[in-house]
Amino acid sequence: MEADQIERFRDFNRYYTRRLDLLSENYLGQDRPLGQARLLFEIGDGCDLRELRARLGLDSGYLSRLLRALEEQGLVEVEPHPSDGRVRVARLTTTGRRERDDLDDRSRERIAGLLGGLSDEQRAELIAAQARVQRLLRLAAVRVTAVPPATETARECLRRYAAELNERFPEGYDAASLTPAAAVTGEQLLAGEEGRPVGCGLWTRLGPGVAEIRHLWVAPEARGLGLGRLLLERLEQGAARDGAGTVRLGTHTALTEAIALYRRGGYHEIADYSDSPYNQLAFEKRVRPAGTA
Amino acid sequence: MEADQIERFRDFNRYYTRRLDLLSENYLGQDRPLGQARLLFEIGDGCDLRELRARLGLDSGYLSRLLRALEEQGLVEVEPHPSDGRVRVARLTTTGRRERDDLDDRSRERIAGLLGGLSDEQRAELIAAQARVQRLLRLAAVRVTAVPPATETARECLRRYAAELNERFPEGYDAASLTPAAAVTGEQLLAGEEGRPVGCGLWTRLGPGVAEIRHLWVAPEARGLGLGRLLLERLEQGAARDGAGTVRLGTHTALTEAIALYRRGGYHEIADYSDSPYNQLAFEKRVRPAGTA
DNA sequence: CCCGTCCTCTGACCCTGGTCAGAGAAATCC
DNA sequence: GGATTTCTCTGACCAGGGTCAGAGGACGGG
Repeated sequence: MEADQIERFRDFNRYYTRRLDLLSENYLGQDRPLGQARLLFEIGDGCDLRELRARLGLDSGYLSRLLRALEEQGLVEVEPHPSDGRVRVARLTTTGRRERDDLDDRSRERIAGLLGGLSDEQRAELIAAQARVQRLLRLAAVRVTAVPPATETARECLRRYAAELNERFPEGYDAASLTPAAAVTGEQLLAGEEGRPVGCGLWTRLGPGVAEIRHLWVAPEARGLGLGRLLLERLEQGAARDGAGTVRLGTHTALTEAIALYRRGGYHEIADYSDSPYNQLAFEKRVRPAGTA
Repeated sequence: MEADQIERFRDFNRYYTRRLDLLSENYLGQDRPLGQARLLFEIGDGCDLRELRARLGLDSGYLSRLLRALEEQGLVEVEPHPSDGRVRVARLTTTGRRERDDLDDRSRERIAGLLGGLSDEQRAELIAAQARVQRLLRLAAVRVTAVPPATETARECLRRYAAELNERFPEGYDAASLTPAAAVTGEQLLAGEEGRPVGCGLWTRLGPGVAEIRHLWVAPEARGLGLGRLLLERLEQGAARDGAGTVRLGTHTALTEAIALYRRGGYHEIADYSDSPYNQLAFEKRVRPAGTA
């Protein structure tokens, strides 16, 4: 990586945080400490403390004190949970809701003021550029790891994958068609973003020098990041390291984005090679043998 | 402005600050409090306290205590100013410099790790998108205001403008050719970014229904933001409000970016209309009369 | 030379964010 | 029914960031 890129990245961070500081100081710090304000937003329409603690990463003692402060201001009520008396539930009062909406409005106004000097065109350009930054940073945060095929999170990804296919295929999808963990003779990859699983894929040996990629899936919340391409490349590399010179895969005509991904990735259509009823299309790609740069 | 844009802007801010928090916690908070670390960076190669205070926006008592803490750790030395005994100067010791460089390296490494998952291409795309965001935000932060032509900052901009022309014109530029404050029969605009002047421009009445734009200048540190276009538009609007249907301007062949700006802005070349020796090219544009949307 | 100003330092405070240990109520396990 | 676990609350603490008022040395103008 070029040192210049790192420097420019830091420069952007410095500038951006400085500008945002000005923003948040003024909209949140108006009168209320930051912790209380965050809590006000996070409570929403009632939420048990357990969950609040987890979402905001707060110590139980600290949360308790924050809540009491908000209670004294008449913004929040804390009641016992209807079915579990240990748990307590925080709920905004009417004034609490108004206060939160006020904060919200002020924040919006600040931003409108900030972007007000730009033309519509420039604003759209700004938002688009931010989206690109965010997408790339999210992609950079994704960790792709090989896991034992029986791993629970891996199986869960496959279940979500099967459920989605079942919705998208006119004929439905039978989860029994999923490759059983024991049948994965190659590698199962799992993609995680900040600890949450957001995609998977696997390859198995199909014959001498030939591997098959199956069950390539990206969670809806992680689409558009380029994760499909990343997983596909990693799978190909894994198969090639294992000695495969050719990678095959089958797919369904309903999966248009997947088909586009394969074509972009250098796959070409071949005659059907499998007996899966869901493989309406088959693709193949030559991958460079292991050891070649 | 669309509410959707504001929401997306906020969403980006939330995501970005969350990611950066993780970054800075780990690279600065390793052992040293944030205030000390910032100070370590800001001192650089010696700096009087007055300036440090101004740059970091610190209370004098607070700064003093931070410095003492760094002194106790052997990272900083504070000496009286050679020529003014009231002022004191902070300077990093050898270990202080090493410490700062260490922090710096760790920060770089963190970023390299963060961006390591991306391809060269993607990294370049990220940096480019960040640059676009930064440019647009800087542009949004610029305030263009009409000022009395004799305003000191306005005259200073013109002096910098003249100095630059003097460098760029093969024949030099005589600052006496600047339009005197008294001769500005129209409006003088000043562009400021976070309080610092970064550009200027003015228009005067040239005849019935005709105005002339002069001395359009953008400071080097603010180029590439689109500020030239912004100033030009504001000047045209001002002239149009005053009743001008035609705007003229003259320029020098050495000012290639300016010429490109004029052409993009809808100006077309006309025969020379002025007797300024520096106006080697003349342009004209019809502007919509005042009151028309 | 004196007085007001500039600059720094010190001590006294304050609040926010955050941690820790233990008490006590409710639920669950055995 | 008793022991254990789960969850919340309370009190005691702590550090960092930040403000304020005043002391005192150094300068500069008259």
